[in-house]
This record gives sequence, C-alpha cells and structure tokens, in this order.
Amino acid sequence: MTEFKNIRIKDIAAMAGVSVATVDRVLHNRGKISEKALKKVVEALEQTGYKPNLIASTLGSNKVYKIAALLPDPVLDDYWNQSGAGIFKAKEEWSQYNVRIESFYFNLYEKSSFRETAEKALAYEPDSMLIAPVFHREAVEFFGVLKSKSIPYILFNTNIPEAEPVSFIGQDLYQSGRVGAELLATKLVKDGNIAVLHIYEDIQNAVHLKEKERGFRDYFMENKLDSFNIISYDFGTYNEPEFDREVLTALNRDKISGIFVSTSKGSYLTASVLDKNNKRDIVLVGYDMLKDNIHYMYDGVINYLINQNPRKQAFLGISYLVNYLLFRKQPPVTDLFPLEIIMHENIKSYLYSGLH
Amino acid sequence: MTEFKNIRIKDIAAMAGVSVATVDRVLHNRGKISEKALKKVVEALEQTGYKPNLIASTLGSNKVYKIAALLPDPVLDDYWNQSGAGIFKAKEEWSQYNVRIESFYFNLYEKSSFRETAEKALAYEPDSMLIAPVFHREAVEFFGVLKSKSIPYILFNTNIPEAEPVSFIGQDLYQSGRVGAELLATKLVKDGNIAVLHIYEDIQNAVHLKEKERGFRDYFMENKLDSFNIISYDFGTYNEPEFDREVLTALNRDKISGIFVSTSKGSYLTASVLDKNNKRDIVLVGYDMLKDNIHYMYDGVINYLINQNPRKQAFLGISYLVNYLLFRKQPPVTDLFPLEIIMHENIKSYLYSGLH
DNA sequence: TGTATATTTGTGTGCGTGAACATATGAATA
DNA sequence: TATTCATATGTTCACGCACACAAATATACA
Repeated sequence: MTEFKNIRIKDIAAMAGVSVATVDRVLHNRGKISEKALKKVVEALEQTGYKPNLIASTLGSNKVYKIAALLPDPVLDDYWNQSGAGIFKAKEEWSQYNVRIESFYFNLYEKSSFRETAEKALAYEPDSMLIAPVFHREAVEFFGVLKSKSIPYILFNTNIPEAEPVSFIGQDLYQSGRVGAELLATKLVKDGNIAVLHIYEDIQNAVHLKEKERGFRDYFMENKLDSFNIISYDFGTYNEPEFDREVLTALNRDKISGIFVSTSKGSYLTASVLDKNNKRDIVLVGYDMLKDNIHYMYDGVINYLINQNPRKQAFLGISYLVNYLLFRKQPPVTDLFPLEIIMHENIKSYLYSGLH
Repeated sequence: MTEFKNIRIKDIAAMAGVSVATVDRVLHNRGKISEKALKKVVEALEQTGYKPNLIASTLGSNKVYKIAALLPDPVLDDYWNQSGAGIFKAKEEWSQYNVRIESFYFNLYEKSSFRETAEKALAYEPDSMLIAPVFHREAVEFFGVLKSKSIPYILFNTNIPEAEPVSFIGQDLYQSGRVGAELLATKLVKDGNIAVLHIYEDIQNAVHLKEKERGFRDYFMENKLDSFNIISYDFGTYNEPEFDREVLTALNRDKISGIFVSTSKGSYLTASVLDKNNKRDIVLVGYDMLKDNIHYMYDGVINYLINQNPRKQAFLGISYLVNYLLFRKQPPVTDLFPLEIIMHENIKSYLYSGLH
C-alpha cells in the first residue's frame, strides 16, 4: 500500500525544467509555447499521469458560473411543478459552490412565451443552460443562437434530434409504451377492447406520444394478443364536461376494458372519469406520480403508473451542468432513465425515498 | 437580482471585531473562547447566515480521509459482486478527492472470516467504515469496538437494530414482500397453491427473509385472496441435485402455480429447476438483476424481479461517507430504496441507465 | 552593433480555510 | 509589585491552482 503523494503542477514544472506558468499554458493551451518546452512538459505530464486537483482548480479560478434553466411554468402544471422542484433541490445542493442557478419559466401553452423567456434567459448571460424544449421549431431556432454564442446546454424531458446538447436526459418513449402494454396485458382479465388515450394541450407533444403508442401496439402485435383491438383517441384540447362525456361515450361504445394514457395529466383526468362513473373494473395505466395520480392509485382507480421522474431529470440536469462547468466532468451523451413501474404496494417506497 | 458576494470567515471576523482564528474556533468548537467573543461571533454568523466554502475548506485541511468497506467477497456471490461494483464505481467517482477507499472482503459462509477481516480493516486505521453486517452477533460485537474508537460507520443491505450507524441504506423488507405478493397475485391466472422459497446459505439471513414472507402473507390476507394456500419452504444449505429434486417434488405434490423466492441467488436456482422441467407456466417472482436472473427473465422463466440495487446501495454508502467526512454533510438516518419492479419490457432500461 | 519589437518564460499574489505557532491578557502566587 | 502560568486571541503560512503582470530571450531591422 504505497502512499502516493499527488503530483502537482509544481512537480511537473520541476521535471520539465520550466516554470509552473509554462505548464499551466500547456494544460489550458493558452499563450505561445516553444516546441522544446511543450515537448518536455507533455512528456512529464504523460510520465506522471498528472491529474489536476479539481478542488484547488475551482478555488483558484474564482469564477462564478451562471446556469439558466428554461422550462414550463411549474404553477400551471403539476408535472412541471415536479421538474421545478428538482431544480430547486439542485439549487440547495450546490448552494455552497460557485454557481448561480436561475430559473426562467415560459407558458406551456404559448409558443411566443417560449421565445420571450428564452431571450430573458440569454440576457442573464449564462455560462450554460438546462432546457426543456417542448416547442420544437422554437427550440431548434434557439439552439442556433446558443451555438453561435457557444453556450453549452443540456436537454431534458424532450429530445430533439437536430440539437447538439452536451447531454440529453429523459426516457425511451417507445420502450415506455411497451412497458405500458406489458402491464396492461398482465392485468387484463376480461375481454374487450383497449384504448390508447392521448390527452395534451400542447400539440407539439403529439409526435412523442405517438412514439409511446407505437411501442404499445408493437408489444401487443409481437405477443400475438390479437384478440384485443387497440383504438386510439386524441384529445388535443381539454375542456372538462365535454371531455368527460366524450370519453364515457367512447368507453361504452367501444367496450373498453383497459386504457393506456400517454400523458401524466391525462392519467388523472381519465381516472376521474372512471371514478365518477363507477368504472373501476377498467384497467388503467398512466404516467407519473403527480399528486392526483397518487390519490387515484391509492383509491385503486389507476392500476399502474410509469414514472418519468421529472424531478430527478431536472435535478440531474443541473448537477451534470455544475460538474461540467466546475469540474470539467463530461456527462453521458444520453441518460435514459429506467422505466419505473409504480403500483399500489411500492408507491410509498418511491414517495419516501429521497432523490434517487 | 442582487449579486451576493459570499461571506467569508474574514468578514465574520471583521463584523465581530475578532480575528479569523477566533471565528474558526467557534465554527469547529475547538480551543477556549471568552463568552463575549463567542456571543459576538455567533451573532455575526447568524446574521449573515454564513456558509463555509467547502472547496476552500477541503483544500485547506489537506487531510486524506481513509474509508474501509467491509463486505462479503464479490467473487463468491454475484449479489455481492454487484455491491463490489458499486464500491469500485464510487472509488472512481471520488478518486480526485482526498479520500482513500479500501475494500475488505470476508467469506460469506464463515463467521470467523468476518472477525478476521474486520480486524484487518481496523488495522488500516480508517476514519470511517461502510459495512454489510451479515453476521449479526459478530457485527454487534464489532460495532462496540468501533464505538470505543469513535469510528463512525454506515450500514447497508442488512439493518441491525442494536447498531448506531450514521446511516442505514437498504430496503423495507416487509413492504418488499408485499410488492412480491401484488406482482404474483396479478400474474396468477390458474388456481393452485403458492410457494414461498427461502434459499440461503447463511443462516443469519433467515430472520430477514421471514420479514419478507410476513409482508407477502399479509398482502394475501388483507386482499382476501384466501383461495390461495401459501406454503413456505426452507433450503438452508444448497446442494444441487438434492435441491432440484426436493423443489420439484414439492411443486408437484403441493400443486404450486406461483413462487415467491426471497433471495437473489435462490431466484435463478429456482428458475433453473422450472426451466429444466418445463414448468414455465408457474409464475416466478424473485430478487435482483443478477446475471443469471436476467437471463431467465429474458427467457420468460422469471416473471418479475424486485431490485434491491446492491450496486447503488454500496455506491451511495461510500458517497455518503465521503460527504460526511469531507464536507460534513449529514446523510439521512435511514435511506430506504424504492422497491423497483423489473419485468421483461423494462429490464433493459435498468441495465443501460447508469447508476441511478 | 544597437535598438525596437515579437515571442516565450517566469514571478507573485489571491482564492477561503485549516492549523501551527506566536503573542497578549488577566488571574494567581510569591 | 514582580513573576508565573493558564487562558484567550492573533499572525502567518500552506493547500494547489489560475492568472495578471513582469522579465527574459529571440528576431527583425537600421
């Protein structure tokens, strides 16, 4: 058990017969350096396998990094409220370090709001950003601006192929649909048809929801569960009495015995309809541990929830950025979260365990 | 958006009209301090809400903390292999910081080995320890020693009421049994009896396994699933041909249609029997994503796994200790992991996502 | 060869805290 | 009142790195 004394810049300098500043220049390739010096320093670096002391490094450059988080207003939607909570938690976590984290909220239902808020975020002059790019076109446009200003960013929740983020944090939507299918298929006992419900107010999301549906349908197809007929319904704009009526009519008309809802908000809206109309024998699979969803799960109306863990997505997003900026740690290019299955007996274990 | 300049010890000292050393003494309550000075410093501290700069703090105290991990030999058992992997990962994660992490492995099947290895770990003179206390009596004895030497420790995997650890990391066993029950109950279609299999080689664990069984039985009782008869079987010492024969006899004799296995190793051992004897229609619920278990899940022999996440338990244990020692962050007293449900369609999402 | 200028290298200080060491203060004792 | 000693407080440097600034060396040109 040899006691290694850590190699410092000073040691490298001595080995290469130069000053610490020269080593520093090599390390951060700034300033000009003679071939000869460069070679000697690089040699020493390689021989020793020098690793900078990140602690000292951060302390030395007394820079305060600014991170801007751009996401939908938490007040308007419980899903985004959870994301907001994740960012808040991250703020606490990193409060002792040289980072300032500022949140910028846009209106989930207004594209123009995204543009404006993105502007505000830029005015903050962040060193890096965490973004939930729910509006596709506007987001892509914004990424262009970020690129021109060479501001690195991490995306979460929604992936956008055209983007070039440092990292994407989210879930595999297709596979998520398959999980929903497996859950539903297991729980279904009586015959009948299956409903896939897309309930969303931001049309932008439609394409992502279809991805879930594709996974869902594929599972049934591959497993030769063709006795079930899968019917999908789109509710682009939500309006309570009308929504309730339409859903109810559809359920009765099409003899639905199982429902897969592709959104978190849609989950409790649908549950509410089942609850009010005493249709608890219909199996319901939805998304996320929102307050209302938890309630309906305790009540037995919702059978399964697939947890997208918005809180953790946001938390990890910030954490990745801090590590990236302060400690030059490269986050994974894509971090696809596990597809967590929540049901009656394990929901509490998820509620009470911290931010895992 | 006010730009806060961080308050430093120096500032506090100025406010209180004393030197930085005095403030330092108050902060770390070492050395003697006059009432008057103490009061003034405390006041300044509270007024400003002073938070130490952890970066500078770590750099300043150039101490290298030593952490010893005491756990079963990863080579002997795939479950503990995963714990070992978690510690390895933690080692990487913290390699740049002033901590040395050393692992000490004991033989899972020999109490005496625990004692000896614990001695060796002590000889390493750790500042803190992470322990998997699988041998109850020996562990309790060892905790006494640690207490007398005032070495703080964190327990994982197995909880021991008599211990006074900084933190315990593990799962709620009772609730875990209930989850197993819910899974099994959902998947069961045909009638028949249910088997609870305890397969273990370290008798010490028996009491913990019974806790899972209690949860399992309670679920069935509370949900009035009394058409199912639950029979439990104990296999204290494993011996292949004999085990296979006995299990098979029991399954046939008692008309078993569903099995709940309380251990991770037992899961694939049981799966192997089902597989060899073409009994795939029996529903099998087991524990943990061991290599063999994963294989049997892909194959459809194992229907559900409850993930205890040994890798993450160990990883988090080390991380908590590092934060505790270096940054004086208090970990939660108990960190009960969520009861993760693994099945065919979401297992990959767990395998491919990092250390969540 | 001397001077101006570009290029390369070196020195020193600050970051905020920890801790060894030095000093001041006041009480007890001779 | 002088001396001793415990107690309370202050000074200073180290930690390892970043970076501004100063210095040295090389090159160009008259």
